[in-house]
Amino acid sequence: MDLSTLNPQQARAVRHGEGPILVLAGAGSGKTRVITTRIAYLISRGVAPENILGVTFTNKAAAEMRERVGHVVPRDVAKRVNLGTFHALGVRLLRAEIGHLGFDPRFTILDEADKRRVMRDVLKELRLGADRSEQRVLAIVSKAKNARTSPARLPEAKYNPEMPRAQKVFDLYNRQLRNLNAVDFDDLLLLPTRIFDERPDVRDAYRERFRYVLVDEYQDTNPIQMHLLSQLVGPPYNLMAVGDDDQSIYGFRGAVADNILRFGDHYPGTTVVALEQNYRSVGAVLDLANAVIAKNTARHPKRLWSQYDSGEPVRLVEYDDEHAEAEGIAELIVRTVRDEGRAYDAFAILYRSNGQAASLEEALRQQSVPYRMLGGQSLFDRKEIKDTLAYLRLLLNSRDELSLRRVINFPPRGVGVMTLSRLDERAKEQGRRFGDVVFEALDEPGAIEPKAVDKVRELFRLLDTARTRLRTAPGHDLSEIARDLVKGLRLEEAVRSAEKNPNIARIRWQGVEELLDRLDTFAASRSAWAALDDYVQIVTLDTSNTGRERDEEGEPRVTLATMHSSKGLEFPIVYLCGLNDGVLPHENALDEGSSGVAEERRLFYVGVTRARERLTLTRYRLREVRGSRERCPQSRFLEDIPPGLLDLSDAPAVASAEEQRATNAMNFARMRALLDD
DNA sequence: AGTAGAGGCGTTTTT
DNA sequence: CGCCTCTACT
Repeated sequence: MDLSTLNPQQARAVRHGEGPILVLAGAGSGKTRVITTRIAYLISRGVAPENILGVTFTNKAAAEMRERVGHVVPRDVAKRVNLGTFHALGVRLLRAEIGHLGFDPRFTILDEADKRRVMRDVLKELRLGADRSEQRVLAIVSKAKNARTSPARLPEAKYNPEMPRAQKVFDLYNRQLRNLNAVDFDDLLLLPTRIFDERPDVRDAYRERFRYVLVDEYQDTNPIQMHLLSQLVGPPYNLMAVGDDDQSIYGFRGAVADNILRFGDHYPGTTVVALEQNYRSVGAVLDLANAVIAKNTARHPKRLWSQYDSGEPVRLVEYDDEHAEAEGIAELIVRTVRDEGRAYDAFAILYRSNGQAASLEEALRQQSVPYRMLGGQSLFDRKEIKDTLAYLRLLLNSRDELSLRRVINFPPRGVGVMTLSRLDERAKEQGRRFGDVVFEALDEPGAIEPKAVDKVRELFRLLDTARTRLRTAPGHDLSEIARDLVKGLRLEEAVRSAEKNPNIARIRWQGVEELLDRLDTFAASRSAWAALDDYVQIVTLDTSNTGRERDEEGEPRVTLATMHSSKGLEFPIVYLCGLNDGVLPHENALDEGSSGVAEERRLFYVGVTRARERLTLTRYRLREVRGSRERCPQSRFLEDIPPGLLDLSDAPAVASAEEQRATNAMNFARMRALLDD
């Protein structure tokens, strides 16, 4: 196999034999290339593709990996390699093995909204949280699951006045999920580890299967993921971990950057390879990146270098406010496209939080700049889409109570809250399933509003018919089955009449059509049931499914993305906006103290290192906070940059952030005094 | 049972 | 400022 295009460090990593290896890969140092080449190398050495497992964190990364493996080995061979996200791997393991825990393998994966509803009911049941504190409680639950601990042991739970009975809430929530035959996102990782803990024989079967494991973005692993990996990898520990501690930006999700720093402790005899040569960015960008990250302590010291020219200096531009900033960036893009003949897809605008996207979108639209947005709100956040999806879920899992509840009265069937709570009561009393109770109540006079009975019967009948067809039909009938169901339900009429504005109604229905269209792409050569199962799974797992992404082909577009979702990508020209204290670093992170600030700094570093040729940083003076505007100091990170690394000609000197903070505090105190009088 | 209006809440990042 | 929820009304 030809490895001559790799640098010596890359080649060493690729050629590594058996045993654990850690690849410390700086930004832009060709880590994806190392992983894909190693997969090809292993195959060339006689390892069966089925025995290789490549794990990533995001669906985007998994897709790219698959694509690139397809370039280095024949297509049909590439297909046999196991590639996917941690969560997709979890689903696969659970579909096969969840029986060991007493779940039905047709379990449902809860999305964010479902989860909230379950937790809401739990809090109500325990007579806790009269207000809507369920997301805070859920955050604690999620943290506990990710840390493989009980919530009672989390300091957050102990000191959180909203959650005096953390353990009880946690237990009831989990019990509730089991009743629903449902799992949440964290369970996709947690439950497999539980199965492997209880059944070493099952675990060993997978060890046998996944002889070589490669993990991308290892710095983002949290304790469950670590544990799952150590279960999956047995002697001689053929695990390749690739990552960069400087790009650890998922601490909020339980990631422990320490995992990568201490990989060698965990796997004695680890080979360590460091990739520091950057193949992406010009010198000016790298110098800035190095300067930014150097302020963080507790890191593997490293310094990116490159053979490229220094390029243009990185510019800092100041605007009046967020809107002026958005317009300014849009203008700069338009001008660059016009004067330099660049295509729109050469540009990316990156920001800290999704809220910042609004004014950018507005400005780009106004100046007719085509754009696409990564992440952000998904097509699947819309009510009518969720309703349709709930029907599809119901086909796969008739025990899916949440979906049944969601759609039992949409389209309206005359089943109101009164009826619903009566049925609920009965289900709880008799300890039976909601769906079964509903089904039986149909034959019982008075249990359900007479007007509603026929309609609910019709609902069950339609579901049954579709289910029967689904079980026997081939994959390419799936879309037709779904369409027949939707037609029978009169869903279109319901969706359209729920919206007064006819234009919006049309758009809403179009979304549903689009969802049904996508079913066709899942036809493949398998049963309709399997195809639908796959579809629903991918839809719940891939939150980056935006409506627009589909027509991404064709016209080149500017990319809008959060710094988080930009990780792993690169663009010739990058704008990092909102470099203001409270925005980046985010004010919530500031409350978390120095570790919070350090993570924000890494986030800044990730943003900077996305740029290949040209980088512009922007900040603004005035921030709008719920209507009123106030002065907003520049990001403290800008103050750490040595003079000379930034072109400041469009950024008037400002009072230091320290002084500005002091002024703000003084104004605040003065106002307080006025109010007190 | 379904709808319209008025409060109340809250706003990081993602699989 | 905008979204969602609860409540009172038809």
